[in-house]
Formats: sequence, structure tokens, C-alpha cells
Amino acid sequence: MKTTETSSNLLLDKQICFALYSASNAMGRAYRPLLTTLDLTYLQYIVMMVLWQYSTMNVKELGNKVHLDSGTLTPLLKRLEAKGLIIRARSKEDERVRIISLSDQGSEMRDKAEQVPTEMLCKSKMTIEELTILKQSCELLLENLKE
Amino acid sequence: MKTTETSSNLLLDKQICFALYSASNAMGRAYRPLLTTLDLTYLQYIVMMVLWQYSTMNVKELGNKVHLDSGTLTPLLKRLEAKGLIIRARSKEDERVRIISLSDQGSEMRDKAEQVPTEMLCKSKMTIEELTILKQSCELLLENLKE
DNA sequence: CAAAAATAGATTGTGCGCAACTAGGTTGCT
DNA sequence: AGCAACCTAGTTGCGCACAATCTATTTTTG
Repeated sequence: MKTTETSSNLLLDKQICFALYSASNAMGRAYRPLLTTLDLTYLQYIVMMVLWQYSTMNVKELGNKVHLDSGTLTPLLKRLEAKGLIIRARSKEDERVRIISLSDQGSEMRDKAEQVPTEMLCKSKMTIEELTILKQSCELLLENLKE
Repeated sequence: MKTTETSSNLLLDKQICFALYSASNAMGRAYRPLLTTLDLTYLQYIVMMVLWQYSTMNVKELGNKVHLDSGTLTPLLKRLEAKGLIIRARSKEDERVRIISLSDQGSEMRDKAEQVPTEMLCKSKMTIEELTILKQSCELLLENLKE
């Protein structure tokens, strides 16, 4: 029996990953106006968040945290440095390693950023329960797709 | 009382959107090897899927389907045209409108693409139930973030 | 200890996403 | 008819993501 149109695997409305992809894009768009006051992109904001939490970190460690490599991070870190938010030093023990740390200006930004997650929560119009389910689903998929 | 470190809003592990963002990136990486045989990127594959389903569509309609605008779609459609997969015609009724349709080569690709969703399902290592929850969560967020 | 292997990060090139803007066509209003 | 308002698509410029490749340094190993 020939596969009918409605039972095909190739229908947009059936695609889980497309829903994920579209939601992720929409999320980025929703963050944008909240981050313009900080003059940060979403990824820059995430990297700053890691630094607010850990103070200092090399590129490798940072990459592990945010699941990205130097191809993405190096130019981004240069831009953050150009904005005066971070310092990109070399390790004394291992000259290959870049040690990323916050500048005073970068540290100070943290207070202004505190409200961003709350505003985003509000924009989502979802309950904590719904968001927790979404987060756990995403983390499960992420874990399963590793290597 | 001062907010303690662990109760801050700005901890990476608390970020729902970061989980979504990371899962979406991981999804794109997982699709890549499945799509190299078709010589398509993920978004190109999605656009082809829309065309396999609807045969013909203008840029506006396509944009509504995939939640993207001409700034993203125009260059992508030019690349698909350059590969010989689609035809970008002008509407006779309204000269502003581009009518996108499948070439024979583009139509034929559908058979080769049929297995891709199955392979991806396997890669996810998740049950249909888990994936349905993920899909519905993403669709809810996407809907709530619209304008 | 010298050559080989491994590692950290930087670089290059392609393709998105998206905001802002432009060009050109259509519609509506008087 | 004339023209303003609107609409569709295209263009530009920036910042990711990512594979592939490169450089410089460190570690391992014969």
C-alpha cells in the first residue's frame, strides 16, 4: 500500500525538531529588546552569566559550560573585551590557555541584569511547572544527542 | 536580607531558555550528518519539506509557515535554486510576488528524505511520549511569544 | 632529550537569523 | 487620473554556529 499524504514522515506539523528550532528562534527574538539596554546579544548575556557565577574561566571550560567551541567563542570574547566587560589574559602556567575574567564594568553589569530573567518569565506566559517540563525535556534531548 | 548566590536569577543551570537554545543547537548538529547526503542544511531541508507538502508557495506564505522573513529566506531560496531544486518565478497577477515551486530534481529528492525523520527519532533516544511533551511545550512557548 | 602526539585557542569560510532599509508594484482615496 | 499608503521581496550589515584548518605550546614517548 502506498503511503498516503497524511501518514508521511515529512510533514512540517509532525516535526518535533522544527518546533524546538522555532521556539529557540522566538526565544532569541523575545530576549533581544530586554538585552538592548545592556548592549548584549543573547549568547553574550549567557557568557556574562557564566562569568558572574564563576568569576574566572578559560575558553575550554567556558565552551563546556555553554556547549560551544572556540570558533564561536573567540570572536564573541573579543567583542566583550572591546566593550570593556571582560579581560582576556594568558595563563602563566600554560601559555596556550586564555583566562577570561570580569572587568569592574563587567561585574557591575550584573545588577542591571538581575531583572532580565523575571521579564522573560513574564513574556513566556507559562507556569513554573510548564517551564520545568520544557527545561527537562530539552536537557534530556541535549544529553541524548551528545556524541 | 541579601540575596544569596544560590537564589540568584542569574545562574546558568536555572535558565530554561538556555536549555532550549542548547537543545536546538544540538539538534542542528545531529541533523547535519543525516542531511549531507542530500546536500541540504537543516533550514533548507525544512523549506523543501514545506514544498513537498504544498508544491507551490510564495515567499510570504513560506515565511509564515517557517516563522522566518525574506531576509533569511531570499538568499536561502537562491541557493536552493542554484542547486536546481526549486524554481523562483514571478506571479503574473502581482509582479511583487515570487512563486516558489519544486523542480523535478527537487520533487525526486523527497524519496531520499523519507528516512531522515526516522534516523533522527532514533538519535534522540526518546520515547514518542517524551517527544510529544517536548513538541507541545515548544509550541506553547512559541505561541505565547508571538508579538 | 628529540620527535611525535596531544592540546588550547585562533582563523577561515559558509549559512543562517534578524533588524533596518530599499525598490518596485498595487490599492485605495479623493 | 493622481498620489499616498501599503505591500512583497530584496539588500545590507552584524553576530552567531560550525566544520575544517592552522599555530603555538605542552606532554608523551621511544
